[in-house]
Amino acid sequence: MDDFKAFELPDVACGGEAVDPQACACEAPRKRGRPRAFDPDAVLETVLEMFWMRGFANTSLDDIAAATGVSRPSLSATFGDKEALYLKAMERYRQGISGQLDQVLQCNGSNDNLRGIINRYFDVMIRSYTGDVDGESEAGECLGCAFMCTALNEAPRHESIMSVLQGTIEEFDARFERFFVKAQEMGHIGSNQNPKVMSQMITSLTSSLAVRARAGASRDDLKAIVDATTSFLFP
Amino acid sequence: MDDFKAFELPDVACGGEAVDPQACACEAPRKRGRPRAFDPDAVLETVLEMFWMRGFANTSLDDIAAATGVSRPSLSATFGDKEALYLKAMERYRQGISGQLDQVLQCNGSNDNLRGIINRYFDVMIRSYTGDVDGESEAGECLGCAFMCTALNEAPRHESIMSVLQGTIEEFDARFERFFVKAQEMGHIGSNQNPKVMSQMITSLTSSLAVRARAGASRDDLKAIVDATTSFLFP
DNA sequence: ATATTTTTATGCGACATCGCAAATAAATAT
DNA sequence: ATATTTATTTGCGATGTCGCATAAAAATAT
Repeated sequence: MDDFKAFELPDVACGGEAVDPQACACEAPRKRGRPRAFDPDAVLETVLEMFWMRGFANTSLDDIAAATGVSRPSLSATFGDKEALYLKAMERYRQGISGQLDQVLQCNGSNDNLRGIINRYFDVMIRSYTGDVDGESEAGECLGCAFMCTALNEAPRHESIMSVLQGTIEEFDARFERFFVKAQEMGHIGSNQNPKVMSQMITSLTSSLAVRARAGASRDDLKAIVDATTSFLFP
Repeated sequence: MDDFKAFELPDVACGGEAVDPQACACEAPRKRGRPRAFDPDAVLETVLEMFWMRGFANTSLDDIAAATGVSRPSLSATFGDKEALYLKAMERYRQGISGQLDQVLQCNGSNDNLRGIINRYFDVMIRSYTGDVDGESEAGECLGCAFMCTALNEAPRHESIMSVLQGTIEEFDARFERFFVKAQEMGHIGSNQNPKVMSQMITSLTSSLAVRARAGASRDDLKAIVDATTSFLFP
Protein backbone atom coordinates (compact mmCIF):
# COMPACT_ATOMS: atom_id res chain seq x y z
CA MET A 1 0.00 0.00 0.00
CA ASP A 2 2.75 2.44 0.86
CA ASP A 3 4.52 3.99 -2.01
CA PHE A 4 7.27 1.66 -2.94
CA LYS A 5 8.05 2.56 -6.50
CA ALA A 6 11.57 3.24 -5.36
CA PHE A 7 11.96 -0.48 -5.12
CA GLU A 8 10.94 -1.37 -8.61
CA LEU A 9 13.64 -3.46 -10.16
CA PRO A 10 15.76 -1.74 -12.75
CA ASP A 11 16.16 -3.54 -16.02
CA VAL A 12 19.08 -5.60 -14.94
CA ALA A 13 20.04 -8.77 -16.71
CA CYS A 14 17.44 -11.44 -16.10
CA GLY A 15 14.89 -8.75 -15.31
CA GLY A 16 12.95 -8.61 -18.58
CA GLU A 17 9.93 -10.75 -19.39
CA ALA A 18 11.71 -13.26 -21.55
CA VAL A 19 15.33 -13.65 -20.71
CA ASP A 20 18.05 -14.20 -23.22
CA PRO A 21 19.01 -17.85 -22.68
CA GLN A 22 22.70 -17.04 -22.38
CA ALA A 23 22.25 -13.83 -20.39
CA CYS A 24 22.34 -15.38 -16.97
CA ALA A 25 25.95 -16.31 -17.25
CA CYS A 26 25.52 -19.29 -15.04
CA GLU A 27 27.80 -21.93 -16.51
CA ALA A 28 25.19 -24.64 -15.95
CA PRO A 29 24.00 -26.03 -19.32
CA ARG A 30 20.55 -24.50 -18.88
CA LYS A 31 17.82 -26.27 -17.04
CA ARG A 32 14.82 -27.68 -18.64
CA GLY A 33 11.50 -25.90 -18.09
CA ARG A 34 10.57 -22.31 -18.49
CA PRO A 35 13.38 -20.05 -17.35
CA ARG A 36 12.98 -17.64 -14.50
CA ALA A 37 12.03 -14.14 -15.54
CA PHE A 38 13.78 -12.48 -12.59
CA ASP A 39 17.12 -12.49 -10.84
CA PRO A 40 16.71 -14.02 -7.37
CA ASP A 41 19.67 -12.07 -6.07
CA ALA A 42 18.21 -8.75 -7.17
CA VAL A 43 14.94 -9.73 -5.56
CA LEU A 44 16.68 -10.58 -2.31
CA GLU A 45 18.39 -7.20 -2.35
CA THR A 46 15.06 -5.43 -2.72
CA VAL A 47 13.48 -7.63 -0.10
CA LEU A 48 16.33 -6.88 2.29
CA GLU A 49 15.81 -3.17 1.91
CA MET A 50 12.09 -3.50 2.49
CA PHE A 51 12.49 -5.55 5.65
CA TRP A 52 15.26 -3.21 6.75
CA MET A 53 13.06 -0.14 6.46
CA ARG A 54 9.75 -1.53 7.58
CA GLY A 55 10.46 -4.60 9.63
CA PHE A 56 9.32 -8.15 9.12
CA ALA A 57 5.71 -7.90 10.20
CA ASN A 58 5.11 -4.61 8.43
CA THR A 59 6.25 -5.95 5.09
CA SER A 60 3.65 -8.05 3.34
CA LEU A 61 4.25 -10.48 0.56
CA ASP A 62 1.94 -8.35 -1.53
CA ASP A 63 4.22 -5.37 -0.96
CA ILE A 64 7.20 -7.43 -1.96
CA ALA A 65 5.47 -8.77 -5.03
CA ALA A 66 4.52 -5.26 -6.09
CA ALA A 67 8.00 -3.85 -5.46
CA THR A 68 9.87 -6.63 -7.23
CA GLY A 69 7.38 -7.37 -9.98
CA VAL A 70 7.47 -11.03 -8.98
CA SER A 71 4.14 -12.59 -8.15
CA ARG A 72 3.51 -14.19 -4.80
CA PRO A 73 3.34 -17.73 -6.12
CA SER A 74 6.69 -17.22 -7.85
CA LEU A 75 8.18 -15.83 -4.67
CA SER A 76 7.02 -18.75 -2.63
CA ALA A 77 8.16 -21.24 -5.25
CA THR A 78 11.62 -19.70 -5.28
CA PHE A 79 12.20 -18.74 -1.68
CA GLY A 80 9.57 -20.51 0.40
CA ASP A 81 7.30 -18.71 2.80
CA LYS A 82 7.78 -15.27 4.27
CA GLU A 83 10.06 -16.41 7.05
CA ALA A 84 12.31 -18.32 4.66
CA LEU A 85 12.46 -15.31 2.37
CA TYR A 86 13.45 -13.13 5.30
CA LEU A 87 16.15 -15.53 6.37
CA LYS A 88 17.59 -15.71 2.85
CA ALA A 89 17.64 -11.92 2.58
CA MET A 90 19.37 -11.64 5.94
CA GLU A 91 21.88 -14.31 5.06
CA ARG A 92 22.81 -12.28 2.00
CA TYR A 93 23.15 -9.22 4.19
CA ARG A 94 25.31 -11.07 6.69
CA GLN A 95 27.58 -12.36 3.97
CA GLY A 96 27.95 -8.89 2.51
CA ILE A 97 29.12 -7.45 5.81
CA SER A 98 31.19 -10.48 6.62
CA GLY A 99 33.03 -10.25 3.32
CA GLN A 100 33.93 -6.64 3.95
CA LEU A 101 35.18 -7.45 7.43
CA ASP A 102 37.37 -10.24 6.11
CA GLN A 103 39.17 -7.66 4.03
CA VAL A 104 39.47 -5.06 6.74
CA LEU A 105 40.20 -7.05 9.84
CA GLN A 106 43.65 -8.36 9.13
CA CYS A 107 46.75 -7.50 11.02
CA ASN A 108 49.33 -9.04 8.75
CA GLY A 109 51.63 -6.26 7.68
CA SER A 110 53.76 -5.49 10.70
CA ASN A 111 53.49 -1.78 9.94
CA ASP A 112 49.75 -1.91 10.45
CA ASN A 113 48.82 -0.29 13.65
CA LEU A 114 45.90 -1.64 15.58
CA ARG A 115 44.05 1.61 15.91
CA GLY A 116 44.15 2.07 12.15
CA ILE A 117 42.66 -1.34 11.55
CA ILE A 118 39.92 -0.79 14.09
CA ASN A 119 39.13 2.59 12.59
CA ARG A 120 38.83 1.01 9.16
CA TYR A 121 36.50 -1.57 10.65
CA PHE A 122 34.28 1.11 12.11
CA ASP A 123 34.34 3.00 8.83
CA VAL A 124 32.84 -0.03 7.16
CA MET A 125 30.16 -0.40 9.78
CA ILE A 126 29.32 3.27 9.90
CA ARG A 127 28.93 3.42 6.15
CA SER A 128 26.62 0.47 6.28
CA TYR A 129 24.62 1.86 9.19
CA THR A 130 24.15 5.29 7.68
CA GLY A 131 22.62 4.29 4.41
CA ASP A 132 25.45 3.23 2.23
CA VAL A 133 24.71 0.68 -0.44
CA ASP A 134 27.50 -0.07 -2.90
CA GLY A 135 29.43 3.09 -2.30
CA GLU A 136 27.03 6.00 -2.47
CA SER A 137 24.40 6.90 0.06
CA GLU A 138 20.85 6.86 -1.20
CA ALA A 139 17.50 8.51 -0.89
CA GLY A 140 14.99 6.27 0.88
CA GLU A 141 17.70 5.26 3.28
CA CYS A 142 18.08 2.07 5.19
CA LEU A 143 19.48 3.05 8.55
CA GLY A 144 21.06 1.01 11.29
CA CYS A 145 21.66 -2.71 11.18
CA ALA A 146 19.10 -4.53 9.07
CA PHE A 147 19.31 -7.57 11.24
CA MET A 148 19.26 -5.94 14.65
CA CYS A 149 16.38 -3.69 13.70
CA THR A 150 14.23 -6.59 12.63
CA ALA A 151 15.45 -9.69 14.43
CA LEU A 152 15.30 -8.24 17.93
CA ASN A 153 11.63 -7.67 17.28
CA GLU A 154 10.85 -11.10 15.92
CA ALA A 155 13.21 -13.38 17.78
CA PRO A 156 10.80 -14.57 20.47
CA ARG A 157 8.21 -15.50 17.87
CA HIS A 158 10.46 -17.32 15.45
CA GLU A 159 12.81 -20.04 16.56
CA SER A 160 14.81 -19.73 13.36
CA ILE A 161 15.33 -15.99 13.68
CA MET A 162 16.34 -16.39 17.29
CA SER A 163 18.95 -18.93 16.36
CA VAL A 164 20.36 -16.79 13.56
CA LEU A 165 20.52 -13.93 16.03
CA GLN A 166 22.50 -16.04 18.47
CA GLY A 167 24.73 -17.25 15.68
CA THR A 168 25.45 -13.73 14.48
CA ILE A 169 26.41 -12.56 17.95
CA GLU A 170 28.68 -15.54 18.41
CA GLU A 171 30.25 -14.99 15.02
CA PHE A 172 31.07 -11.39 15.86
CA ASP A 173 32.45 -12.31 19.25
CA ALA A 174 34.57 -15.07 17.83
CA ARG A 175 35.85 -12.91 15.01
CA PHE A 176 37.11 -10.21 17.33
CA GLU A 177 38.48 -12.54 19.93
CA ARG A 178 40.54 -14.26 17.24
CA PHE A 179 41.62 -10.88 15.96
CA PHE A 180 42.79 -9.58 19.31
CA VAL A 181 44.47 -12.80 20.29
CA LYS A 182 46.46 -12.61 17.11
CA ALA A 183 47.10 -8.92 17.62
CA GLN A 184 48.45 -9.70 21.04
CA GLU A 185 50.67 -12.45 19.69
CA MET A 186 52.08 -9.94 17.23
CA GLY A 187 52.73 -7.48 20.00
CA HIS A 188 50.17 -4.89 19.00
CA ILE A 189 48.67 -4.90 22.44
CA GLY A 190 50.40 -5.54 25.70
CA SER A 191 50.32 -8.93 27.37
CA ASN A 192 48.57 -7.32 30.32
CA GLN A 193 45.57 -6.56 28.12
CA ASN A 194 42.71 -9.01 27.79
CA PRO A 195 41.68 -9.87 24.22
CA LYS A 196 38.23 -10.84 25.37
CA VAL A 197 37.65 -7.48 26.99
CA MET A 198 38.93 -5.64 23.94
CA SER A 199 36.61 -7.69 21.83
CA GLN A 200 33.66 -6.84 24.06
CA MET A 201 34.47 -3.15 23.81
CA ILE A 202 34.41 -3.30 20.04
CA THR A 203 31.23 -5.31 19.72
CA SER A 204 29.49 -3.14 22.29
CA LEU A 205 30.43 0.03 20.50
CA THR A 206 29.25 -1.55 17.27
CA SER A 207 25.80 -2.27 18.61
CA SER A 208 25.63 1.23 20.00
CA LEU A 209 26.44 2.67 16.59
CA ALA A 210 23.72 0.61 15.01
CA VAL A 211 21.17 1.93 17.46
CA ARG A 212 22.27 5.53 17.10
CA ALA A 213 22.28 5.31 13.33
CA ARG A 214 18.74 4.02 13.33
CA ALA A 215 17.76 7.04 15.38
CA GLY A 216 19.24 9.27 12.71
CA ALA A 217 22.75 10.00 13.97
CA SER A 218 24.92 11.32 11.18
CA ARG A 219 28.04 9.72 9.86
CA ASP A 220 30.09 12.41 11.58
CA ASP A 221 28.31 11.89 14.89
CA LEU A 222 29.25 8.25 14.79
CA LYS A 223 32.79 8.90 13.67
CA ALA A 224 33.25 11.25 16.61
CA ILE A 225 32.12 8.57 19.02
CA VAL A 226 34.39 6.01 17.46
CA ASP A 227 37.38 8.33 17.48
CA ALA A 228 36.91 9.19 21.11
CA THR A 229 36.68 5.55 22.07
CA THR A 230 39.51 4.23 19.96
CA SER A 231 41.87 6.97 21.08
CA PHE A 232 41.08 5.91 24.62
CA LEU A 233 41.49 2.19 23.94
CA PHE A 234 44.54 2.46 21.68
CA PRO A 235 46.41 5.54 22.84
CA MET B 1 -5.06 -15.82 18.31
CA ASP B 2 -1.97 -16.79 20.21
CA ASP B 3 -2.40 -18.10 23.68
CA PHE B 4 -2.24 -15.14 25.96
CA LYS B 5 -4.01 -16.26 29.07
CA ALA B 6 -0.87 -15.45 30.98
CA PHE B 7 -1.74 -11.84 30.49
CA GLU B 8 -5.18 -11.91 31.98
CA LEU B 9 -5.44 -9.27 34.61
CA PRO B 10 -5.47 -10.49 38.17
CA ASP B 11 -8.23 -9.18 40.37
CA VAL B 12 -6.43 -6.11 41.49
CA ALA B 13 -8.18 -3.12 42.88
CA CYS B 14 -10.18 -1.39 40.18
CA GLY B 15 -10.22 -4.61 38.21
CA GLY B 16 -13.65 -5.90 39.06
CA GLU B 17 -16.80 -5.10 37.12
CA ALA B 18 -18.13 -2.42 39.40
CA VAL B 19 -15.51 -0.64 41.37
CA ASP B 20 -15.89 0.50 44.91
CA PRO B 21 -16.12 4.29 44.61
CA GLN B 22 -13.43 4.85 47.22
CA ALA B 23 -11.18 2.00 46.14
CA CYS B 24 -9.15 3.94 43.61
CA ALA B 25 -7.52 6.04 46.24
CA CYS B 26 -7.19 8.97 43.94
CA GLU B 27 -7.81 11.99 46.10
CA ALA B 28 -9.91 13.61 43.39
CA PRO B 29 -13.53 13.91 44.54
CA ARG B 30 -14.75 11.38 42.00
CA LYS B 31 -15.62 12.28 38.47
CA ARG B 32 -19.04 12.38 37.14
CA GLY B 33 -20.06 9.67 34.71
CA ARG B 34 -19.77 5.92 34.91
CA PRO B 35 -16.51 4.93 36.54
CA ARG B 36 -13.91 2.97 34.72
CA ALA B 37 -14.02 -0.75 35.31
CA PHE B 38 -10.28 -1.25 34.88
CA ASP B 39 -7.03 0.20 36.11
CA PRO B 40 -5.31 2.01 33.24
CA ASP B 41 -1.93 1.44 34.83
CA ALA B 42 -2.43 -2.30 35.07
CA VAL B 43 -3.55 -2.32 31.45
CA LEU B 44 -0.46 -0.41 30.41
CA GLU B 45 1.68 -2.93 32.25
CA THR B 46 0.07 -5.80 30.35
CA VAL B 47 0.28 -3.91 27.09
CA LEU B 48 3.95 -3.23 27.69
CA GLU B 49 4.67 -6.90 28.17
CA MET B 50 2.77 -7.82 25.04
CA PHE B 51 4.58 -5.29 22.87
CA TRP B 52 7.84 -6.31 24.52
CA MET B 53 7.41 -9.95 23.62
CA ARG B 54 5.78 -9.67 20.25
CA GLY B 55 6.61 -6.24 18.89
CA PHE B 56 4.31 -3.46 17.84
CA ALA B 57 3.06 -4.79 14.54
CA ASN B 58 2.56 -8.33 15.81
CA THR B 59 0.35 -7.22 18.66
CA SER B 60 -3.19 -6.48 17.60
CA LEU B 61 -5.69 -4.45 19.53
CA ASP B 62 -7.86 -7.55 19.58
CA ASP B 63 -5.04 -9.41 21.34
CA ILE B 64 -4.73 -6.61 23.84
CA ALA B 65 -8.45 -6.45 24.41
CA ALA B 66 -8.54 -10.19 25.00
CA ALA B 67 -5.55 -10.15 27.33
CA THR B 68 -6.68 -7.22 29.42
CA GLY B 69 -10.40 -7.83 29.33
CA VAL B 70 -10.90 -4.28 28.12
CA SER B 71 -12.80 -3.87 24.89
CA ARG B 72 -11.28 -2.10 21.93
CA PRO B 73 -13.57 0.93 22.11
CA SER B 74 -12.68 1.37 25.78
CA LEU B 75 -9.02 1.09 24.96
CA SER B 76 -9.23 3.68 22.28
CA ALA B 77 -11.33 5.99 24.44
CA THR B 78 -8.78 5.77 27.23
CA PHE B 79 -5.48 5.64 25.39
CA GLY B 80 -6.16 6.68 21.81
CA ASP B 81 -5.12 4.60 18.85
CA LYS B 82 -2.59 1.81 18.79
CA GLU B 83 0.39 4.09 18.40
CA ALA B 84 -0.68 6.28 21.31
CA LEU B 85 -1.21 3.20 23.44
CA TYR B 86 2.25 1.98 22.57
CA LEU B 87 3.80 5.33 23.43
CA LYS B 88 2.03 5.45 26.78
CA ALA B 89 3.17 1.94 27.63
CA MET B 90 6.74 2.80 26.69
CA GLU B 91 6.65 6.00 28.67
CA ARG B 92 5.68 3.98 31.70
CA TYR B 93 8.54 1.62 31.01
CA ARG B 94 11.00 4.47 30.61
CA GLN B 95 9.89 6.03 33.86
CA GLY B 96 10.26 2.73 35.67
CA ILE B 97 13.85 2.34 34.55
CA SER B 98 14.60 5.99 35.04
CA GLY B 99 13.37 5.89 38.60
CA GLN B 100 15.61 2.96 39.42
CA LEU B 101 18.60 4.70 37.89
CA ASP B 102 17.97 7.83 39.90
CA GLN B 103 18.40 5.75 43.01
CA VAL B 104 21.44 3.88 41.84
CA LEU B 105 23.44 6.49 39.99
CA GLN B 106 24.50 8.78 42.75
CA CYS B 107 28.00 9.38 43.91
CA ASN B 108 27.33 11.38 47.02
CA GLY B 109 28.86 9.51 49.89
CA SER B 110 32.58 9.99 49.54
CA ASN B 111 33.19 6.36 50.44
CA ASP B 112 31.31 5.22 47.35
CA ASN B 113 33.65 3.89 44.79
CA LEU B 114 32.88 4.41 41.18
CA ARG B 115 33.15 0.81 40.14
CA GLY B 116 30.63 -0.17 42.78
CA ILE B 117 28.12 2.35 41.55
CA ILE B 118 28.55 1.28 37.96
CA ASN B 119 28.17 -2.33 38.91
CA ARG B 120 24.96 -1.53 40.73
CA TYR B 121 23.76 0.24 37.63
CA PHE B 122 24.45 -2.78 35.47
CA ASP B 123 22.77 -5.02 38.01
CA VAL B 124 19.60 -3.02 37.54
CA MET B 125 19.81 -3.19 33.77
CA ILE B 126 20.67 -6.87 33.68
CA ARG B 127 17.77 -7.72 35.93
CA SER B 128 15.48 -5.80 33.68
CA TYR B 129 16.91 -7.33 30.52
CA THR B 130 16.72 -10.90 31.73
CA GLY B 131 13.09 -11.02 32.63
CA ASP B 132 12.83 -9.42 35.99
CA VAL B 133 9.57 -7.72 36.86
CA ASP B 134 9.22 -6.46 40.42
CA GLY B 135 11.89 -8.65 41.91
CA GLU B 136 11.30 -12.17 40.75
CA SER B 137 11.90 -13.52 37.29
CA GLU B 138 8.89 -14.94 35.54
CA ALA B 139 7.69 -17.58 33.16
CA GLY B 140 6.73 -16.07 29.81
CA GLU B 141 9.70 -13.82 29.99
CA CYS B 142 10.19 -10.45 28.46
CA LEU B 143 13.81 -10.32 27.39
CA GLY B 144 16.03 -7.45 26.37
CA CYS B 145 15.01 -3.82 26.30
CA ALA B 146 11.31 -3.37 25.55
CA PHE B 147 11.96 -0.14 23.78
CA MET B 148 14.98 -1.13 21.72
CA CYS B 149 13.36 -4.36 20.61
CA THR B 150 10.32 -2.62 19.30
CA ALA B 151 11.25 0.97 18.49
CA LEU B 152 14.21 0.12 16.27
CA ASN B 153 11.77 -1.80 14.15
CA GLU B 154 9.12 0.87 13.92
CA ALA B 155 11.08 4.11 14.04
CA PRO B 156 11.18 4.79 10.29
CA ARG B 157 7.44 4.32 9.98
CA HIS B 158 6.38 6.42 12.95
CA GLU B 159 7.62 9.92 13.47
CA SER B 160 6.59 9.84 17.11
CA ILE B 161 8.44 6.63 17.89
CA MET B 162 11.53 7.93 16.15
CA SER B 163 11.50 11.03 18.26
CA VAL B 164 11.04 9.11 21.50
CA LEU B 165 13.94 6.92 20.43
CA GLN B 166 16.15 9.94 19.90
CA GLY B 167 15.00 11.39 23.19
CA THR B 168 15.78 8.21 25.07
CA ILE B 169 19.27 8.02 23.66
CA GLU B 170 19.91 11.65 24.53
CA GLU B 171 18.56 11.14 28.00
CA PHE B 172 20.91 8.24 28.62
CA ASP B 173 23.88 10.11 27.23
CA ALA B 174 23.13 13.18 29.28
CA ARG B 175 22.59 11.19 32.43
CA PHE B 176 25.95 9.50 32.23
CA GLU B 177 27.84 12.56 31.15
CA ARG B 178 26.50 14.42 34.14
CA PHE B 179 27.38 11.49 36.32
CA PHE B 180 30.96 11.23 35.15
CA VAL B 181 31.54 14.96 35.21
CA LYS B 182 30.46 14.98 38.81
CA ALA B 183 32.50 11.87 39.52
CA GLN B 184 35.52 13.61 38.11
CA GLU B 185 34.87 16.71 40.18
CA MET B 186 34.78 14.50 43.24
CA GLY B 187 38.04 12.90 42.26
CA HIS B 188 36.71 9.44 41.48
CA ILE B 189 38.34 9.49 38.09
CA GLY B 190 41.52 11.24 37.10
CA SER B 191 41.49 14.58 35.37
CA ASN B 192 43.17 12.95 32.39
CA GLN B 193 40.05 10.85 31.81
CA ASN B 194 37.29 12.05 29.54
CA PRO B 195 33.78 11.91 31.02
CA LYS B 196 32.23 11.77 27.58
CA VAL B 197 34.25 8.73 26.63
CA MET B 198 33.44 6.99 29.89
CA SER B 199 29.82 7.73 29.27
CA GLN B 200 30.00 6.26 25.78
CA MET B 201 31.57 3.10 27.11
CA ILE B 202 28.75 2.60 29.57
CA THR B 203 25.94 3.30 27.14
CA SER B 204 27.55 1.09 24.51
CA LEU B 205 27.90 -1.78 26.89
CA THR B 206 24.31 -1.26 27.93
CA SER B 207 23.00 -1.59 24.41
CA SER B 208 25.13 -4.65 23.92
CA LEU B 209 23.64 -6.25 27.02
CA ALA B 210 20.16 -5.55 25.76
CA VAL B 211 20.89 -7.28 22.48
CA ARG B 212 22.54 -10.27 24.11
CA ALA B 213 19.73 -10.66 26.60
CA ARG B 214 17.19 -10.70 23.80
CA ALA B 215 19.17 -13.51 22.22
CA GLY B 216 18.86 -15.47 25.44
CA ALA B 217 22.11 -14.73 27.26
CA SER B 218 21.80 -15.62 30.92
CA ARG B 219 22.15 -13.26 33.82
CA ASP B 220 25.53 -14.76 34.58
CA ASP B 221 26.72 -14.38 31.00
CA LEU B 222 25.93 -10.70 31.17
CA LYS B 223 27.43 -10.25 34.60
CA ALA B 224 30.66 -11.77 33.36
CA ILE B 225 30.81 -9.32 30.48
CA VAL B 226 30.11 -6.41 32.77
CA ASP B 227 32.70 -7.50 35.32
CA ALA B 228 35.38 -7.87 32.69
CA THR B 229 34.67 -4.45 31.29
CA THR B 230 34.33 -2.57 34.55
CA SER B 231 37.50 -4.07 35.95
CA PHE B 232 39.24 -2.80 32.86
CA LEU B 233 37.69 0.66 33.02
CA PHE B 234 37.92 1.11 36.78
CA PRO B 235 40.95 -0.87 37.87
C1' DA C 1 5.65 -31.95 -33.64
C1' DT C 2 4.53 -33.72 -29.14
C1' DA C 3 5.46 -34.54 -24.42
C1' DT C 4 7.62 -33.00 -20.28
C1' DT C 5 9.20 -29.75 -17.10
C1' DT C 6 9.45 -25.52 -14.83
C1' DT C 7 7.84 -20.94 -14.12
C1' DT C 8 4.21 -17.49 -14.23
C1' DA C 9 -0.59 -15.55 -13.97
C1' DT C 10 -5.06 -15.24 -11.93
C1' DG C 11 -8.00 -15.64 -8.45
C1' DC C 12 -10.43 -17.62 -4.51
C1' DG C 13 -11.31 -18.40 0.58
C1' DA C 14 -10.54 -17.86 5.29
C1' DC C 15 -9.21 -15.01 8.56
C1' DA C 16 -7.14 -10.82 10.92
C1' DT C 17 -7.18 -6.03 11.79
C1' DC C 18 -8.66 -1.46 12.53
C1' DG C 19 -11.75 2.39 13.07
C1' DC C 20 -16.23 3.74 13.86
C1' DA C 21 -21.20 4.01 15.02
C1' DA C 22 -25.17 2.98 17.79
C1' DA C 23 -27.21 1.14 21.82
C1' DT C 24 -26.76 0.07 26.69
C1' DA C 25 -25.16 0.71 31.52
C1' DA C 26 -23.63 3.07 35.71
C1' DA C 27 -22.34 6.76 38.06
C1' DT C 28 -23.12 12.02 39.68
C1' DA C 29 -25.65 16.70 39.49
C1' DT C 30 -29.87 19.16 40.13
C1' DA D 1 -36.70 11.22 40.13
C1' DT D 2 -34.72 12.99 36.04
C1' DA D 3 -31.05 14.69 33.31
C1' DT D 4 -26.31 14.53 32.29
C1' DT D 5 -22.05 12.55 31.82
C1' DT D 6 -18.86 8.99 31.07
C1' DA D 7 -17.86 3.87 30.11
C1' DT D 8 -18.98 -0.25 28.10
C1' DT D 9 -21.03 -3.52 24.83
C1' DT D 10 -22.05 -5.14 20.38
C1' DG D 11 -21.36 -5.35 15.83
C1' DC D 12 -20.55 -3.72 11.03
C1' DG D 13 -17.60 -2.53 6.87
C1' DA D 14 -13.43 -1.89 4.43
C1' DT D 15 -9.17 -3.47 3.79
C1' DG D 16 -5.04 -6.32 4.35
C1' DT D 17 -2.83 -10.84 4.47
C1' DC D 18 -1.52 -15.43 3.53
C1' DG D 19 -1.64 -19.94 1.50
C1' DC D 20 -3.26 -22.64 -2.04
C1' DA D 21 -5.25 -24.41 -6.32
C1' DT D 22 -5.80 -24.18 -11.13
C1' DA D 23 -4.81 -22.64 -15.72
C1' DA D 24 -1.61 -20.61 -19.00
C1' DA D 25 3.07 -19.86 -20.86
C1' DA D 26 7.84 -20.85 -22.23
C1' DA D 27 11.51 -23.47 -22.41
C1' DT D 28 13.95 -28.35 -23.38
C1' DA D 29 13.84 -33.54 -24.48
C1' DT D 30 12.56 -37.14 -27.65
